[in-house]
Amino acid sequence: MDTKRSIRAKSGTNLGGASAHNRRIMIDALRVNGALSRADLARATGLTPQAVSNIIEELALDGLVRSQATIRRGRGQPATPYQLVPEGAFAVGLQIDRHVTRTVIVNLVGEVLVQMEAKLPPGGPAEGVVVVLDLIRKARIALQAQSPEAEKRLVGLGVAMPGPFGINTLYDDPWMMTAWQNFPLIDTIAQGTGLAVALQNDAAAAATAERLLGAAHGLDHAICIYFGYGLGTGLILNGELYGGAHSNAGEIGMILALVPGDGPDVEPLEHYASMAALCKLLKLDPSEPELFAMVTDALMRGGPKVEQWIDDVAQRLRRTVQALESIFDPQTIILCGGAPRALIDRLVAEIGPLLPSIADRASRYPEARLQAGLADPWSVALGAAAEPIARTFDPRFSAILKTA
Amino acid sequence: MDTKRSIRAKSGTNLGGASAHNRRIMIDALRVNGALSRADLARATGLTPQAVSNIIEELALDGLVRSQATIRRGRGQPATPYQLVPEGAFAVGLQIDRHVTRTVIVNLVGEVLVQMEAKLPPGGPAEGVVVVLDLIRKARIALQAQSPEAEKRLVGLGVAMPGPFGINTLYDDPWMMTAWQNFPLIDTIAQGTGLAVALQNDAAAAATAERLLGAAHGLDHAICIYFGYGLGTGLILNGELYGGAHSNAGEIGMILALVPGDGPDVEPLEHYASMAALCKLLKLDPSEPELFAMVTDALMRGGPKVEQWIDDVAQRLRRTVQALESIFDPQTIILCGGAPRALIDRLVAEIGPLLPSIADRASRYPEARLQAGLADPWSVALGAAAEPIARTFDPRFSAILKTA
DNA sequence: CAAATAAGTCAAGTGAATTGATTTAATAAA
DNA sequence: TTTATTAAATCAATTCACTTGACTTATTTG
Repeated sequence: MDTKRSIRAKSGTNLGGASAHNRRIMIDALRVNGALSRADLARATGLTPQAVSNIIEELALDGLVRSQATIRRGRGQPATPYQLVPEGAFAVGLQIDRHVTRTVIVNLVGEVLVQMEAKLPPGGPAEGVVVVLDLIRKARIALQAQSPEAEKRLVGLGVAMPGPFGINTLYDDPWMMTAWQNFPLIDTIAQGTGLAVALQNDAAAAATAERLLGAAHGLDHAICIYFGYGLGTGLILNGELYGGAHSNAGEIGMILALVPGDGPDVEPLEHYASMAALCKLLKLDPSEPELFAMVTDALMRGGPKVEQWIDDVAQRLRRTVQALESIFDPQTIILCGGAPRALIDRLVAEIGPLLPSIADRASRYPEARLQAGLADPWSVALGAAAEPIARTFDPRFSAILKTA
Repeated sequence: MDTKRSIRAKSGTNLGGASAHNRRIMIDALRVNGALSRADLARATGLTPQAVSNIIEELALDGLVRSQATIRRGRGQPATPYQLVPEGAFAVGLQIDRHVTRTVIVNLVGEVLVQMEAKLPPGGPAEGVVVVLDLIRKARIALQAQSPEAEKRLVGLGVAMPGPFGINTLYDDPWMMTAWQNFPLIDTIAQGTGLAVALQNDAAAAATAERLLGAAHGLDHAICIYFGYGLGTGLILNGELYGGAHSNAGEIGMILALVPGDGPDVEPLEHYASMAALCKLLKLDPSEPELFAMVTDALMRGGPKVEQWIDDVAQRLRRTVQALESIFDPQTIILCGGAPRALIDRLVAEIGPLLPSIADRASRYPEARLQAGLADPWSVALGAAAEPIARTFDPRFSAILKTA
């Protein structure tokens, strides 16, 4: 018997936990399948029709689902489909990038209602957080104008910024996000906004966006490679975002992945495969507002320098994809990012044909082994906004348990 | 509304699911912490003392826990600690290896009660399964002799064999386990033994063993690198073994991981780092009964050929460890295997000093970044036996849900 | 010896799912 | 046109495991 009271145990659960889970799976089922009748939901979830009826009635009272016109489907009483109410919930997303901050407000189904950005002052977080809070305030006013009831239905605020967190920088980071990482950002924003705040890294946010309304929608095992200023992955395992022991899982940008010809002085993968690397190559300022257009333009023009870079990156990512497939055995891998659509699509094309791996099975799903996902400067902010929605409404093991 | 009835939804739950979960976390807490009083359990799990009392009473009736002598711990009524009853449950493990099959019977706390092996005939599974069933039968008789009541308390049979499953061989496998993989092994053994049977690959089984009674005991995020005839990993994520979309996750042996100097014709990692590779180098027959002793002997003698191999493998695994840390952000990485203790320990020593990674944090746990785990020809069979115990008694998300 | 503290139990209460019968509304068959 | 069949959905009673709040027991402290 442990007399020091340092007992390691998992949390118990009770009726309330079961009920909360069942509400979440209803919302999840409606999100993934579109409108469903209560009978459909009962069959799909294994609950009794009566239980489903009660839960749906409650969700309707809460303004989260609503009925549609009945549908005749052969014999028997016509079914009444239920759908999610887009205005049932809203969430704020905030991206802290190296030189800019972006905010997005989405509704329950992931539609973007507000998006705003502001330049971050060079003075670091002490000055920057004022800009950030002001931006959030403006975004909420804009939301209020569109939907007066929305403010009451804000379920939280998600923050995304470059990781990893809690680590002393391993190699030089020209933008030194360290100051932001050490600043008590979450508490400051929580106090300044009165909302529940959570933090993710860029790649996790991008994966959250892919799951809510992108290529990973409804998938339980997907790896999202985030190609932005840095390189990382968001890991969707068993239908949940996996964070590891310290929420830093997925940092593939730090892997020392060699390709034939590399010497012992090989640098981390993201020094080759990232927007940062491309900007360096093209001598572009990453803080340039027209960066995406300029990169797209450079891709169109081509030229040996760009083509060689694409070749090199494609070769490195081809091996990375094979490694990720071998490690995770996922349903699909999604290349997404804070990068121009043209670049993501080009890379997906150049990475193929893929190397042999365990994903190379005779009976593949509809999903391709590798596909392009969201590619937009706003995708991280969007993912940040998707996080509170997911946290509040998605089925998760931890949501059943008594302790947070 | 989906008229084709192909609705994707997660399973619901009810009181029974909650109850099952609570029983599991009690057993888990006792396994991880040793004996605990009901008050301890209530505090640790978040359940009320009354709920814990009821659950413990029921577990005691089922013969899974028993009380110890009361302990005075300062003021207040003395506590009655409860412990797991080793004879509360038993499970059979079966390893199908290339040239041999091993069976192990363990009890609830992972103690090995029976272990037996037999040579597999060269005729493949059709002949082999007869040997296998006979071996299991003999093991059960031996168990009966030790513990007459045990037979009634067998909770299942775990099978472990080399993966990956459901894939056409990607490169030549000299032992052609394909025949075994295509044979309806699970059904045949289930029918032949009357037990619930499940299948894992070697590495997953080794990780299951590490979790029940090895270095991963009580950890929620650990990566077990299995160094045996092949090379793979067992992924313990969120306290559960992760299998991926098709139970083939962790196959790092198939990664084309380069080290400086490698050319474009690099082979999969396990062609360098595995017992198979070492046997080839030393011109040893892998089916040699005294293989472990011979390998240990070769290590002791040293010599340039062996030293160079160790250097090369250590270099490759050093990079693999850094990659796995970057990808999973685990609490620890465990090198274990179907390999001699001397080899595993030597490799752990040679792999250090580790490369910088996100695991290289100032405030590290008690756990080292890399440590040696079980190294024994029996560890896979042991893990196979641990699987039914884990499946029956460990807390898992899926154990709460209504559908299997 | 009384007060404080902690473990544990008793008995009633609670809430969400289940059970089984019933209602409603459509199509298919007679 | 009528009747049977099928399916959706509801009603009312039941069940079950956890919770609540009061209480008992056993030990240490002052």
